[in-house]
Amino acid sequence: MSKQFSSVFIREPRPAKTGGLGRAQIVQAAVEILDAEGTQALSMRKLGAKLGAGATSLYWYVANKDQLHELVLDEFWGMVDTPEPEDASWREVLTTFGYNLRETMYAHPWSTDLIGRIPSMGPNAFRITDRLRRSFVQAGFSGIDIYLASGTVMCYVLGQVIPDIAFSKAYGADQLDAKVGIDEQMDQLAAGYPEMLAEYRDQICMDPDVARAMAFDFGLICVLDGLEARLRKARRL
Amino acid sequence: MSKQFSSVFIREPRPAKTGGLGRAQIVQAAVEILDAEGTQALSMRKLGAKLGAGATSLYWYVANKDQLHELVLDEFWGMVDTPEPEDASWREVLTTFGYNLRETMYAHPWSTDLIGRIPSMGPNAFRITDRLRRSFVQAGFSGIDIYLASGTVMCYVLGQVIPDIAFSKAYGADQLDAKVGIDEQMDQLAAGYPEMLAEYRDQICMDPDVARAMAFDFGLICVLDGLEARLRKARRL
DNA sequence: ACCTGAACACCGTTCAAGT
DNA sequence: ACCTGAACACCGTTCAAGT
Repeated sequence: MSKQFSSVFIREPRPAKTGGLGRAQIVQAAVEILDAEGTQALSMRKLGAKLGAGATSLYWYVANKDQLHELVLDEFWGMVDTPEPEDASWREVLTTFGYNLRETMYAHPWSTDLIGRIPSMGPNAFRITDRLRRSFVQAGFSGIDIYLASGTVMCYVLGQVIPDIAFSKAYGADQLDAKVGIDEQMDQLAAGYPEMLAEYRDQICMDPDVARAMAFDFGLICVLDGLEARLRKARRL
Repeated sequence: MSKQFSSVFIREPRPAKTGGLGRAQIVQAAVEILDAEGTQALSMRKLGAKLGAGATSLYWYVANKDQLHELVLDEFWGMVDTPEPEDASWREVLTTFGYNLRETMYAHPWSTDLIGRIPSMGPNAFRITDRLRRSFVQAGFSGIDIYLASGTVMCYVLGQVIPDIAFSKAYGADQLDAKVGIDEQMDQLAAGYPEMLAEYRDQICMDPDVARAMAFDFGLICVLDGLEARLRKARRL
């Protein structure tokens, strides 16, 4: 808000010549903490300690915590396997990308917090953007539509997964007690919406993972169908 | 992560008989702080001070900060104007809803932080869910598809706006200096992706608000077209 | 060039105590 | 029933100082 934001990626990283810390190790340690304990567990102090360094040593490599987050977020984008456009049809590329992004987000739930707060402007994010772009060029999109189509698929996946992970974080998949509790809570909360409640009950019979996958698939197909419709319309002109 | 989550909405709020605080005033004050200073400025201490009360008085009305966030988030959903399904076609209802949700999010950028961390299970959220549901029933969707279609539109909007607001927060729309800085940074960051950079430059000529609106519109139409295709397919059976 | 420690100005939450 | 103050265990960040 107040301070001028400056991307970590804008200046050369401080080199890690000697046996010093270096960005690579810092990011790796940060990801380990995030994977093990979640977003709020990552503090500069804890990260420093994990690296066997003073808490404030990190400020040599990074201007502030936001920049650390930028590095970690790009590390996340690096984990998302994105097929080369030349190897498959655009629908296949986008479907695979969508599923991979979704999977990587579930595997690293802290990603949602960062995506919602930190711009994705690192090299790994750009690499993905460019692959999607090439895929849409191949499909026949042109001009600004390339960028728009790419954004649409991306947005759909993020919008699907972000709130779902928020929900999972609240009602942790850990305890069985919780699951019992949810149903009771839902009954109480959704009173007054009998149809909604009925649908919720229908869903509950299913494996929740299956239900989520079904919802994701439904929407992804919608988005791709919509893109294909636009492609046909453009070809007809 | 560690603690069992329990929704604020599960138990009756403590009544505000006398001239005490009461949830309504607490939420209102919290929204004022969020609107004025952003997510990270909202602390229990500051909120208490604003209400002329001790910092810890709030814990009488709310178990913890997450529950305060739950209340505030539902207040946000209450701000999203959702048309009654009876008044228009399903495409109109969904388009209007999409645009209104988007607008409300931009007007209250803190919403993205909460949507990414707090489940939306308050009465206002449910009211919206039910209206969308009825709209899709009217459109001709049935069974689980009602829920899936609704989720698809919702997800698209969230996915579009959340990362965009993250970007805006970083490069605050405040200073002119920043805008100059962005271009230079982009040149440096996107080196190696000449086509991407060219597209970025094309976009820069436009008013950024117009560009954003265009991207949003493009995707929303895709999603609705995809839903309509599915509707036609279902009717044919 | 790289790291440290102390210090500053904050946090959320608990809990005994007040009225 | 409602609110308080002190206290606990934390934060991110700055900065002079060390090697």
